[in-house]
Amino acid sequence: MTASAVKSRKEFGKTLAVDITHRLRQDIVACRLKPGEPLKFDALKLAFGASFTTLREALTSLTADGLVVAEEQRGFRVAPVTSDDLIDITQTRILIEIELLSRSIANGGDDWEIAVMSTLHRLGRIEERLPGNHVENPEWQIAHRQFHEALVSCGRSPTLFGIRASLFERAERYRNLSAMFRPQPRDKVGEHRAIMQAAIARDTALATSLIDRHIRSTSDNVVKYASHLLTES
Amino acid sequence: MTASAVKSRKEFGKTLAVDITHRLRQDIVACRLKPGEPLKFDALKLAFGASFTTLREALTSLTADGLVVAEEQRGFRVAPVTSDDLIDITQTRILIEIELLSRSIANGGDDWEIAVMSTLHRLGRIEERLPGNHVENPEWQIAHRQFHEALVSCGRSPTLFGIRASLFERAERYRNLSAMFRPQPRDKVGEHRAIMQAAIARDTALATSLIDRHIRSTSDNVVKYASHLLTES
DNA sequence: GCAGAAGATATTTTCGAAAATATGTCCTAT
DNA sequence: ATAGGACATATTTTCGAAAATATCTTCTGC
Repeated sequence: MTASAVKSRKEFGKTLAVDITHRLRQDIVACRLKPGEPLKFDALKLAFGASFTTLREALTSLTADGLVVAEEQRGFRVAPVTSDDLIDITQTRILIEIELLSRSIANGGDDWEIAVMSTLHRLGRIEERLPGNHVENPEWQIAHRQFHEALVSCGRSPTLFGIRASLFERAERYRNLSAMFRPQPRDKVGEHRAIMQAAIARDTALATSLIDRHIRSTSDNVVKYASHLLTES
Repeated sequence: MTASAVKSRKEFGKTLAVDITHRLRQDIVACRLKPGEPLKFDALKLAFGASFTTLREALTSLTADGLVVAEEQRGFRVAPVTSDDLIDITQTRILIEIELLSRSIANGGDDWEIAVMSTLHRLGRIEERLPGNHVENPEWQIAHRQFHEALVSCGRSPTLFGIRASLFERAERYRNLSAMFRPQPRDKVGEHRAIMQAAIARDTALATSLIDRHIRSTSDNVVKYASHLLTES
């Protein structure tokens, strides 16, 4: 159990339970808490400095997100990683992302175009500034996420946004899992620019097919370099 | 607060918290707990006979399901019903249902065809036996749900199944809301048979377009007879 | 030697009290 | 009269102890 130690309280939310939910979530996504690892209350109490009840509430939230699994009367574990799960997440992400991108292209106005272009521009600047492996850099990760969020931002569906965010986190955990074994990240600069151009040009068919390939190739990369970490065939 | 009184414990799950989650969920879906109603711990304690902590865990689960909303430091409320929300749920359901049905048609074998036909047959028998308004009858509701589940049962995506189940419940709450004001249910017998036939015939385009209309018309019916109950335009 | 019971230990689950926070009421100053 | 502050009340949130359950260990009978 090498979780994030007791930081300043109430960093994310007003209540302690919400705060701990976020910190636990980050620890799981970053694989500081390993897939399949049992989450025992004694250890969590020590690591997070909260009581049974508060931790239980946090774990219940994360169970709904698919990052934690609960076996009744037998406690909680970090959700295991399997190739079936990765495939399922990837296919579902593609479905949702294509839908939201299509709607965004249909709905988006000037502000949307500006948001897409400027988030991509920022991403490019960061890539110029940073050497080789940006993927591990938090600044790059944030800018990358913001670009993809800008693309779908006019999807007009709170439900789909919620699903998308949850799937994104689950996928990110797999990405972090393979990061340690990945030699060099493939160059995504061209991919991102192509997606942006297709979106701005309102070429829905092209934009969605590029997004499809973009997500799929990320997933393939995980399988390629982390397959030995995935249980089940 | 006219919630389901203290029934036999542990009806649904091994732990009390899971049990109460299910009972609260049913009360909310059935609109025995009204949309927007504050969920105060004192009242819930009385109605469900559980402690703060246990109730809090249940409410946290339901918040993730979109049936309860939480305002930090200000407690929980039953999620409000709005026409925007209904539209969002409906469109998302159609997206997910079409995807799962397409996959089922592609993957389903003999067992799937048999399951689809037999669940529809059972539904027909129940409709023959019952007079006029079957929609309120629990037996019909179960058979109806099982038919639609059979249709998508070979979708091979735990993630999509989870999303589907959650959306189904949220939609069912809206349906129950309009049930009290609906004169007579439109005849769905023909619709169901047509969907079954298209599915068995592996006509994906037809089957998905029928499902699309099926879900959409149910939603339209809610708007028609319960619009005065929905806040927000 | 081994299956199964009985007891001991570890862990989760539930509870009700205490702390923290929000809400409502009353009073005062302008 | 009314805005703002101070107190009182209502409600949520958090805690650690107690109860319930599971897991491990040991012992007995065959």
